[in-house]
Amino acid sequence: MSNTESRAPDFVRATIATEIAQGRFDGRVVTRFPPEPNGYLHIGHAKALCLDFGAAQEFGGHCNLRFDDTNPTKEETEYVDAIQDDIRWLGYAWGDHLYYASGYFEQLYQWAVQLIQAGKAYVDDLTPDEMRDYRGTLTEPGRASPHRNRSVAENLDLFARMRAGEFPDGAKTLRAKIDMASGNVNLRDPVMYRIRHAEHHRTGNAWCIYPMYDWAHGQSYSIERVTYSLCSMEYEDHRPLYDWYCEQLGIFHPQQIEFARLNISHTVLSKRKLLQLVNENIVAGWDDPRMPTLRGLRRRGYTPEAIRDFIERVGVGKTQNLIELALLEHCLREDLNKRAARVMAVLHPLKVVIENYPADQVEELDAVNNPEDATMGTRQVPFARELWIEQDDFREDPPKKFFRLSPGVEVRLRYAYIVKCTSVVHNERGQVIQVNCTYDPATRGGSTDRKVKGTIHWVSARHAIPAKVRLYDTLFLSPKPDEDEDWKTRINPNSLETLTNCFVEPALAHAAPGERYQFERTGYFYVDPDSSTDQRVFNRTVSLRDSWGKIEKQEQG
RNA sequence: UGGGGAUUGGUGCAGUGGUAGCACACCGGACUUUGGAUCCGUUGACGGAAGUUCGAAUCUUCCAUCCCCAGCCA
Repeated sequence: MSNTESRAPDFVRATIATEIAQGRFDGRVVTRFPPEPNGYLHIGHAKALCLDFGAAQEFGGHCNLRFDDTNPTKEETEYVDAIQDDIRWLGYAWGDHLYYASGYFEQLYQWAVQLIQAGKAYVDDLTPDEMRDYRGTLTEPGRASPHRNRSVAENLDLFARMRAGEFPDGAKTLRAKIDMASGNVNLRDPVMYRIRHAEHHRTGNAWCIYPMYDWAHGQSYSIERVTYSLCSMEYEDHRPLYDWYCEQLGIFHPQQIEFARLNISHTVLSKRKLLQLVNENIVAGWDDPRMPTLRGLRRRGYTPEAIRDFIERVGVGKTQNLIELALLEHCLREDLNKRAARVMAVLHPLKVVIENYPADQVEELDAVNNPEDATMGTRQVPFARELWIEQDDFREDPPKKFFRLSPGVEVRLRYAYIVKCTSVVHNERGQVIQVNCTYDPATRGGSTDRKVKGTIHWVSARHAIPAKVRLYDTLFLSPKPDEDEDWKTRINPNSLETLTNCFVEPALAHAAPGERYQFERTGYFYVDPDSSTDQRVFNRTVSLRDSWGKIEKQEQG
């Protein structure tokens, strides 16, 4: 934590600090987070969330949560609720400052009338195709609509009738009269209102004309007295438009500061693509643990603390970026290492029989719950003659540097005894199905003077609890799926592997959904909401760093 | 051939005229009853060219490359 605290402030915070010190906005700092309720929040939003809420907090101000619900055809209450839930989970609160752009519809309408009266806005009859044509291109100026010079009286009349519902969808628009030749296309008479005879999730059927985002945006800040509007780079081109609206209206306007949005390797973060993954059943839903949504990450077992730490480390800049997934995983492991209770679980079981251990004997052995945190105490783990160990922990013909169990070799069973492999049982296909060992009673608890290179985990077969384990990997094989010709071509066919034949130690009998554990030597696991006392389900949040896997890879060339 | 933004090691972020630093990744080592954690260490960067200056990643000019913008989406 100390390294992040001493870190230089990002340019956004530095700018705010400077301006506030100079007395701008009388020292007030009010930010806002303005989601459109048409989808779920993802980790990209977390960056904005942490900046908006974080900066406000640090400067003694507050952050408004405002839903930009200006398009009734796409928005739903379901999303409004989910978004609030996700923000709370991430650890932020907006107090009484919950707003909706739809709450400003009447004021916005009055301001539109004001612009018409000032000769700064007009009702247009162009079809979408015609409007595109008149708009020109990036290199050629646009042309004036034939309706651009309607009289104020006619515009007032037409606009009132638009509101009254006299025209069908798309028949007319209200446009700002700015500059059809501007190099900034946003200034070529942008649409302010469109006709949509659609029911709005909050205003119902009160309106049939709805403001465009650009028209609602800046003025909403003005109403809320927001001082800093922190948004992504793509809105830099829109800033002159927001400024124009506020200037024409003569109302307060905030300082907009743009920053680069977050990109992470091996994933996609566009609402459109995420929606597609859900709709095409490539994932099981918005909360599928492979999704980069906050709900998905939550179900995967991520902690809010890890996500916030990640966002802090990523920093804030204006350059296009691609953060390596490894950084996110590092933050996760660091957090989980401190808080997750250790436990033993065997994912791919292989039977071990301790030949010289009495068949009816059971010993309760002491095990540490978290070597990083003594206050988490100890527990007892039952040991008996027949055990399960990990298939990977035994090799009949061990490669170099393999420190685990193999014929004639000694290994430590964690917290139990030193055992030596004496023989192996094969099935008719030659596969190892059982390993026989002898144990050294003098090494109870695992202590010994001999040098034993390997320590492996185990579960007593008689006491083991069956479990289902879901192993997750990245959804995409390519680090930059967005750059692939078709972004879906590099989907990872093995992003989910479900193991149904796993055994966990009895301490997990009462593992409750939402709990996190470290399965020693394997990884961190989250008890899925699907889990019950009849069927335990664990999601692998992230694996432990695996230096043996790395060595093995190198040896194989 | 329009407007806007960007360019520091593999990936990010600092550094705003005076020996280029941090994190992650990588590689190597120490330690270890998790091949985990922890600790130590090694590689490795200022897009290019001119100019200003005693001195430039920082200032100037030109060039190159990348990203965004032509929804009645946000």
